[in-house]
Amino acid sequence: MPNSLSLARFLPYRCNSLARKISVSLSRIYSDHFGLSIPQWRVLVTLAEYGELQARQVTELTTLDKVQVSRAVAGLAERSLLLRRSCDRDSRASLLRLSESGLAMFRRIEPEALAWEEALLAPLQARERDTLFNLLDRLDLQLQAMAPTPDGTERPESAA
Amino acid sequence: MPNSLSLARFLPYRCNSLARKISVSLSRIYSDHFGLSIPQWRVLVTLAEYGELQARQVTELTTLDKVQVSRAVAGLAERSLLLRRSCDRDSRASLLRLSESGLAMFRRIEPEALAWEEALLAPLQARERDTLFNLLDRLDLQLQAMAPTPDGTERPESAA
DNA sequence: GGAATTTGGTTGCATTGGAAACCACTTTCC
DNA sequence: GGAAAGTGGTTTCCAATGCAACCAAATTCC
Repeated sequence: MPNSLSLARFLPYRCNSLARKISVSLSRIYSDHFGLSIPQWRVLVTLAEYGELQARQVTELTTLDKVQVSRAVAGLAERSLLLRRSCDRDSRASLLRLSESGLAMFRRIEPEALAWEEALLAPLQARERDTLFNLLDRLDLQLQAMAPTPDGTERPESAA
Repeated sequence: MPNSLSLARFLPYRCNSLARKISVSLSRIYSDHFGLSIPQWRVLVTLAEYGELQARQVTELTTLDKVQVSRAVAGLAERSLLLRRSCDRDSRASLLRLSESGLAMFRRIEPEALAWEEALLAPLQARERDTLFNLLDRLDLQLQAMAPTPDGTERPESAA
């Protein structure tokens, strides 16, 4: 009996290779033209959207771990694209927000990034785009349900 | 005006973070239990599916570059999971195939990997699964159409 | 109030991963 | 036939990444 596992029809592989190609292609915008790494780009977008945040909140919003955020923030601060000020309710933390130049950079990249996304989605009708996002959401959710809990016990089934 | 670019609704981000989570979760099978890296895993699957191939063909089938394939092959050969024999039509190349033990390892991982995939796709109906793969295919295709040609000229539009 | 634990964030170290140089062979073109 | 260009594959070097240890402050628990 031949394999039923074929890489080309194996979802993890398909997702990964697609995501990789997307990243490479998109990074031509923010990396080649603006010298941002992926983590830096995500931090930039997130702060542009939310204003002022703690690093901890940034990690939650970007699916980056705290090391990546720390380094991305350091890199952006180095270039004065981002400002830190101390957080008075917790002196360990600092509050992060974009500087004027950081915001300016975001505003220059944003339309290019959106245009790129639009070009990618061009072959899909509006309904299909919704379907795509819906499917991605549900896979995310299922993945979360499948994840082992830290203590090894299974979480209760969600209501059917 | 607020941003229209929100990370949470930005396809590149969504794809990347989903793919990442999928990889991490799945790698518990082939990495933790069998000590394979992602490239090694892909090479294993590909050779299990196609039999004997040149490294060059493996790169095409796995979306890995030749360096990754070279290293993955070296690692598998080290553990005697894979055999090389010289290719008589081109003495630079060698032909790669799995050893008995490599094939045996694949046969042990395969059902686990398929079961994992099935668990991930469980919330989706058959029709939805088809839709998902169809959408991924079309995005792949569009990405290819968007890619700049090496010489900088644009390729002709495909027939509308 | 103070030891013990947790949390926010950074740093050091070892590994991974990619780009480019490289080697050996093969093909092309005169 | 031989120089030049191209191809299959490996190695080298450097940047990115991840993990674990770490520091400092805050919280918990007696």
